Amino acid sequence: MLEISKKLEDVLNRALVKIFPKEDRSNKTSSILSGTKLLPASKPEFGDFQINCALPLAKEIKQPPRQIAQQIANHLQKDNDYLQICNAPIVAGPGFINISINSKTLISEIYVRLNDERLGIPLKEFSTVKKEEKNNNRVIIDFSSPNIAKEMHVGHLRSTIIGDSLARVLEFCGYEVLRINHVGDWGTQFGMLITHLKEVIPEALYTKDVVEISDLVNFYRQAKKRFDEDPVFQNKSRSEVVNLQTGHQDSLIAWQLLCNQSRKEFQKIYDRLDIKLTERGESFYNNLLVDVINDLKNKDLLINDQGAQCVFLDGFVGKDGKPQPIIIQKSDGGFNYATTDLAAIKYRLAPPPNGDGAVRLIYVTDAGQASHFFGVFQIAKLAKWIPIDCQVEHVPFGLVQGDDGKKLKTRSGETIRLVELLDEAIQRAKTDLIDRLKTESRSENESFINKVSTTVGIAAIKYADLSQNRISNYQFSFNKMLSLQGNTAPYLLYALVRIAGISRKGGDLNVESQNILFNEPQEWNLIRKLLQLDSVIAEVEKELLPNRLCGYLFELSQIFNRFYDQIPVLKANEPSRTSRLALCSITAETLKLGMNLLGIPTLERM
RNA sequence: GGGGCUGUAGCUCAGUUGGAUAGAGCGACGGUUUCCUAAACCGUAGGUCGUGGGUUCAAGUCCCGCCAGCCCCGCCA
Repeated sequence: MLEISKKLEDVLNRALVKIFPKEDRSNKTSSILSGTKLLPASKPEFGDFQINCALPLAKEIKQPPRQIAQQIANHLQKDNDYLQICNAPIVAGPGFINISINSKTLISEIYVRLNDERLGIPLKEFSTVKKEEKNNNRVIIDFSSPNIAKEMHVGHLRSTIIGDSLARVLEFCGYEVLRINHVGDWGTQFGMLITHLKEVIPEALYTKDVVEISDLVNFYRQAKKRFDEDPVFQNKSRSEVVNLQTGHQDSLIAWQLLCNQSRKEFQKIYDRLDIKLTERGESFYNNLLVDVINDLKNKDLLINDQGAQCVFLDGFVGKDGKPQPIIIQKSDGGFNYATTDLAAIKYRLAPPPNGDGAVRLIYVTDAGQASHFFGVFQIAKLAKWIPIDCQVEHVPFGLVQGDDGKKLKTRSGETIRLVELLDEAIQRAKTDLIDRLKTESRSENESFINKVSTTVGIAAIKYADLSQNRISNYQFSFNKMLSLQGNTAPYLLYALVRIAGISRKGGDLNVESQNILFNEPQEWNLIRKLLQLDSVIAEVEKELLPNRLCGYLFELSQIFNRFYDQIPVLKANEPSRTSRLALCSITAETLKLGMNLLGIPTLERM
């Protein structure tokens, strides 16, 4: 309904100019009127849109608000564009104007969506002014980012799922999205890993693919244990770090081996989750770090503090009340994560071929890193690496908590592996399904059961995460996410299954009739909800909050279920039968598109 | 000490630039099936929006104070 609301806004502005000529407006009046917009109705019974400006105007121009509202309403009614789209405006309450779209317009909107893959949602338009020098629709989303030689755990869950969904939404809108996996593939921990590898599996360095480090986590633990306990090992590890950084052949081979092994493990998870990422780890920025230091130095931003190269920012104060530095280069000459992040910002925004030339950078990491990113963004701004028309934003999310409200851990207090989480969700979905088949005396083959439980399990995990406002902490519960009632993946999937059922029983969802007609309130409710899709997607694109899309899909499913329950489709007479099939068809397409944007697969039967 | 996030029904959470009687779901209680998958639908009960001020015609929403919980704060990422 974005198009319609745009048209109506023009109509509204024309009316306001006529009633309140610009030259007669006081400052306050003009500020009220310039902020005046057509708002979506706060409740369905108020229609589709509302206009509220009569209330703030009342005091300023000393007229009763209802009188002002009536005046605006009268002007709207005289406007031909308005009359084509809407029913007569209604002045309500203390001075609200309620507007509802007429059925002719609603039906023509339904026709538009019937045979449109994008369901009437236009691609975003990008200015092409500087096309040669910049990819002005290129966005980088930095998400997932596990560490090499460690296993993915719950901590990576939210970043991965939320980042993927945001990427899908922006891609659908027309952005060119670079999905960057900023893996931890560099740094001091590789010293001990390489040293350990050389000692335990030395042949790995000289023969290709001879070794599978099947349990990297254990391998990491062993290395860490030796590092903590054995001073000789410690020294070897430290010099190994230097070897690696100076590019010694066998150190690099060992490093590659570890990275490849990890990559394989990560990929298994990404495949199961159907998530695509381009790996570009910390090591990528290694040879750009010196430039970061030099550039900051040239811009007089660096201060030597106790041997470390630091940037001091306003508002950063330490425990003792003294200004607190952000360390860019350690006193031993080494770099840290602020340095890498700065190099990444610089590279991602710089024009090709020496950069990505992106216009929007999005970092999907936990909220704990908020102040780190705030500081790093500040520095990048001071260094003038962020062009005016570019946006750099941190998209934070809260902790994953268990039922007890504490950070999610296993019973023995260990971090939960992501694989186990997925397996358990699928297993539970399977148990539920088998129980259900029994009570319904249905029989299904093994492959059906596996497919459904896998889809439902993964969908449940993703949806549970996405459906919550990402900023607050999120309470993880298998029971809730797999529940067949409420705002859950299974509930949404079921709505789609019902539509597929109608199709199987002879309902042709490929509606081409030009004779569509609606009479029932349940039909109109469904239509109105269907037409909100475009504004919901626009909102997610702007606010980067996938839970808004989830909320919408849930409401749509509820309204559809009500419709399904109360309004016969297949048994209805024409033209109602075809008209209702059209609604089923668009509902199905809307749910599929929405779920797809969340990264969740759907089912025909379950 | 400084900074950030959170606080809404018994529980888990929505709540879009400030708008009409604060919304869902779960749980509780009651009802609906010769009919497209009842994994659904309908109804009832349930609230001092942490707290105290302020701004406004209008505050869950904006501003200030306070309380509680979680997180971050020099050479880890």
